[in-house]
Amino acid sequence: MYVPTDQPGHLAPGQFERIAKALSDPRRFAVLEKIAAAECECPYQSLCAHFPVSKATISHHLKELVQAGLVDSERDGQFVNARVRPGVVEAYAAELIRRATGGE
Amino acid sequence: MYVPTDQPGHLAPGQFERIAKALSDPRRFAVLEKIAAAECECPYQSLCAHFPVSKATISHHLKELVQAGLVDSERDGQFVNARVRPGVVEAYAAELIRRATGGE
DNA sequence: TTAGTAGTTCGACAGTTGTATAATCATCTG
DNA sequence: CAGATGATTATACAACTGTCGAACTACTAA
Repeated sequence: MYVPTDQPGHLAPGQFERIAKALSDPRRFAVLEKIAAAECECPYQSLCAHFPVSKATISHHLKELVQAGLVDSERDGQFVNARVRPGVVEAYAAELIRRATGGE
Repeated sequence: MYVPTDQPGHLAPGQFERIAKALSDPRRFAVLEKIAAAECECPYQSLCAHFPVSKATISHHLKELVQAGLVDSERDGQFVNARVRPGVVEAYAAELIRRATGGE
């Protein structure tokens, strides 16, 4: 699975569109927010416990977030932990302002 | 048509989700970018001329951008001009960083 | 008022997407 | 190994959405 690198301040080609898509679904954004709210790591199971959707749906959303580069997902034995990549969020926000305000 | 107010740094309830949706379609974002690239005002006609889609589609995208509060649309006789609201873009970016990075 | 241009709204359709269930893979433990 | 638990993938489907052509509204000019 392709995951863009975390070069600070720079997004890979096509990543900007991918992030915008990933952020557009309210539930998926809520998942991202929940991951961000966790200190350091967020277990997959706590996500499943927190949202009234199936495990498969959480897994799907997590995959989208990872593919967009917004989240890092790491296996720890049986378990999976997720972590936000703040640099990517900030790079997206910066590029959004630059492109959507005419670069003022 | 409801259009959120432009209180600097603050988004109306539900506006965050609406903006995320509005930004998620590549074509619609390209329209926003084109409006932003124009100096001061962007005529509706130049949007129609610039994108290989029908007038109806441009009108639809413009409506979504206006409803999200990202763009201001103003009639000038027969014509319509669009203008980006930079404060809204910046407020969205700021709230995105705050909510998606745990408020670090 | 009539004709013409600019822009919006309507109705429909194809493609996308969030969701669930079931099957599968991965990992741990006895 | 077998069994159990955690997570992903496969398949299917209902809902949503970007798009268009056509009908309609808004404005201008003759």
